[in-house]
Amino acid sequence: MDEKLLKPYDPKTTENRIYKLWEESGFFNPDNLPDDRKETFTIMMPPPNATGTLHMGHALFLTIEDIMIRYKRMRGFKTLWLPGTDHAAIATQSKVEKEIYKKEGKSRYDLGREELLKRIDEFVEKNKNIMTSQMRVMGASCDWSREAFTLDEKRNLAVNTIFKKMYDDGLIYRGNRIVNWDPKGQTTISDDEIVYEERNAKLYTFKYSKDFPISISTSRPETKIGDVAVAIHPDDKRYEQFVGKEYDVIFCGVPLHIKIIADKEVDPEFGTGALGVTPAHSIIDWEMADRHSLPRPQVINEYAKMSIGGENLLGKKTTEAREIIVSWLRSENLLEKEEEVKQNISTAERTGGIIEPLPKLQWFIDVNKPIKERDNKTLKDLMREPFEKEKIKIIPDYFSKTYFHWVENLRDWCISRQIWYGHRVPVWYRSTTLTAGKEEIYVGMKTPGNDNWKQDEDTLDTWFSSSLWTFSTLGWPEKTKDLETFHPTDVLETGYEILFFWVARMVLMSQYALGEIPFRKVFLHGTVRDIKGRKMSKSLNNGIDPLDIADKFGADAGRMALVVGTAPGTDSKISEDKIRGYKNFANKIWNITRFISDNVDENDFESSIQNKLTKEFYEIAEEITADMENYRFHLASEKIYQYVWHRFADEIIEESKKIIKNGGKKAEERKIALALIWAECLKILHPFMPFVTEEIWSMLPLKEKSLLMVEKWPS
RNA sequence: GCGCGGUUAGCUCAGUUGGUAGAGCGUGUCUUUGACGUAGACAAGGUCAUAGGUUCGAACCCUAUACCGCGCACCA
Repeated sequence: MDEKLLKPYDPKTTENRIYKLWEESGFFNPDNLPDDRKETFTIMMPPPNATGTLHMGHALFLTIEDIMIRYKRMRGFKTLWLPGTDHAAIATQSKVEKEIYKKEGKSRYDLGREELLKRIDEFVEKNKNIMTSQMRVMGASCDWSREAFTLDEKRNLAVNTIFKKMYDDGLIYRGNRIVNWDPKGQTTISDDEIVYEERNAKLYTFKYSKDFPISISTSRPETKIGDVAVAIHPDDKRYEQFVGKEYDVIFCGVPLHIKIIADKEVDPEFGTGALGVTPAHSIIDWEMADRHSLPRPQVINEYAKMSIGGENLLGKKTTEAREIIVSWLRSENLLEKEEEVKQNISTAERTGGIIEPLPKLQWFIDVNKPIKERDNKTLKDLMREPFEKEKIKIIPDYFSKTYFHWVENLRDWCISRQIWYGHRVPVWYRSTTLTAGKEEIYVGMKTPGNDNWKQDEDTLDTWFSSSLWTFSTLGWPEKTKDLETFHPTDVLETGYEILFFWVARMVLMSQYALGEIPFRKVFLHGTVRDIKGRKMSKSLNNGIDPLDIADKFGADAGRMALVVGTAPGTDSKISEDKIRGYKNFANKIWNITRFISDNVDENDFESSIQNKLTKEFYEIAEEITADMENYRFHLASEKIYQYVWHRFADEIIEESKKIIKNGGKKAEERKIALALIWAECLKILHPFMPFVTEEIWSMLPLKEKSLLMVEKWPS
């Protein structure tokens, strides 16, 4: 017997050593796996943001994905789990900017583009190293030789290649359109990066001037100096007579020319049933301006300050301007009603800034344009189809409905960002005397030359590069062997909160660029919450660090605590008590081994197959295998736990003590059965608790054995 | 407003196609048995949110209601 077994199991002295053993074996890399493996199983790791260290959410996805990979590896698949990190453009830049401002009092403009990028690179490099070592601590059996970063050279080539292709196909266009502007982060953001916060607001009802015939309601009076029309519903009898008429008014010192229009977007039930149209500062109004050929004066600038008006307004913050206008309305006796309403305010997910809709010249992806190369389907079609035809299945499947709903409501995707960190828009401009004042545009992989060409200042939405992840990681646009072998990937395992951000866009890009789906299954996990059900966050200081858990209880215990009883798509609560329970389980496994570890000849295992206990075990093993195949890891883990502790240890071993004590043939038979079942249990336990099982495996007195991680799954 | 989840033991949650309700933690009593006290044995504890329906049979299927959570839209 190994002397280590005489003491309680100590994950601290074991886990690091075991991980090194695995890494040195080379088996993380599918090219090095034993036997001739044909069927592949591939997972692209959702790259964690390079903004910090890993938290329990990361620990959860690492655990689930590692379970899938280890299981398939033991089933003889050529398994690839490709790790990486995400440059997370806005999140990373704003974090570094904050740090620099705090320490040195300098803004990004003080530092300049080059210096800021240098600082961010250093920050990211540091975090990447921390994060990859954390992944190792969790036992992640991913292929480090293929590690990728969303902003490295290869991924940049993929980004530029697809940008050019989409531009040439007319799917990427530059347009002056209303966008979500974040005055705090000084950048645009996409619709999906908005979070709504409910707040109390006031709804004001008033007339522009005394002789104006219609009253309107708004919660943002300051935008009204940008009004060009009043819209009513076409069927609204109350205002019918005014449609088509035009009025000139002086509104708080600003001359306005107001046309009365009829538009079906207007809700006759809301407020007065008449809506002041402000094309430059409201998405709906912008679209109305399209339909009715209205001008679009901008009255608010990028700093959320008034850009028009007299001395009283010019340069004032929107909130100040609001009060000024309201008091003007009061003094002019134009204000008719003031009521408290609940309102959803759009804020930027990353910076918390209040979104100001503004017209800006930006790059967009057209989701409604027919693509010749793809049978005239639109990008929207390409996103929807694989789910409709069930080429891609979502687990749990009820998320499909949410997905369809989202695709239906999808608008063109604004992909340019006014920040410096990220893939720079691969477009160059120049205007020379030759071009007669008109700007010349070049879209390509690199600058067309030094003569007056200037690259677009903007960078791309971080999700643009992440959306290529399943194939950019495999070397696309080059036709690599990896791409041929491993794409489409098998499972995308991620959190439900990025179903749209990421999952949908990967489908879009893969369908468009390769004409094939990026993955066959989408496995969605929930959010890991604290014991009170709150999200873990820095401000609440209720986070649990996976490294602390690994240190205190062992990574195996942490993994089990995360996976047992956590059904796909549902949130879970984690507590130290739960984790402690699985630390005890690891010790249990250890002690069982101490009892079993008599020398047994594995050639006798064959004789034990018909044994009642062995048969019972294989029935349970079969159930567990079915759970594994159907992504019910929360059940599989619980079943093996139940069996090992409460059936095998509590009952079978107890009963075996007497039998073995009595000696004879029965004792020998029992010993063989126990050894066989135990070896098989370790295999089933391995994907869940890889460290302790591998350690025990190395001590088992079996003659023909490799690492447990490449042993054959019992079936 | 539209949609999606949830409501099961004191707490946290499982329950795969409808067939006598499960686990962990906690609680109580007992056991220094030779794998393990990080343990073992035994036990208490549930009209499965409510009301109807389908069925021989419902935690599970259908309808409605209530409450909790979430997504989308509106947000003039």
